[in-house]
Amino acid sequence: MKNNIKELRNAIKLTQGDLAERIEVSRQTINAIEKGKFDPSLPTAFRLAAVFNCTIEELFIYES
Amino acid sequence: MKNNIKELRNAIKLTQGDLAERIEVSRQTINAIEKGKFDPSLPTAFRLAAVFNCTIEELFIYES
DNA sequence: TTATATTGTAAAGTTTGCTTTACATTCTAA
DNA sequence: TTAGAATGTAAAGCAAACTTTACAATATAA
Repeated sequence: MKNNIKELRNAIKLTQGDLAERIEVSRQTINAIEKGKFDPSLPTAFRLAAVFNCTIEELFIYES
Repeated sequence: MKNNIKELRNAIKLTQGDLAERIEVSRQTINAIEKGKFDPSLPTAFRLAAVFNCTIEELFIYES
């Protein structure tokens, strides 16, 4: 699953570390999600969408 | 995290087994999600929303 | 009432999301 | 150009999502 986190994060000038702190995950988790190494859990996806003030559907691109 | 799966599933007259087949998870997984035993993965949440023709935000109620 | 469908639940095992620690690489500003 | 900030990545370990098998409980229909 792809996502727009890196772009949106840069748009509001947050580092991976900042974002990690905000949603209470590790910096490595943010890095891994941005790089597509794994998908976030549903709660983590909700918190990410909240930071960027968008929907989960806007943030993640699901491909069956 | 709570959800409206059971209601929406009954509304379109699907059994837990039917729904499980449709999104390619086990029946026990559907049961566990409906009963709130655990949250689905993000891909599973996307597939569920697709079945009910709604958004993830409409299907799941996130409480911080 | 009885058969059958549906739902609930349990145990054991696999995979994946996430952590911590640690270090290497790439930016960016002085 | 060099220091420090930001990012990338790896390994070991834990917890949660999900599987299969199996059986018990509850609906529903004949």
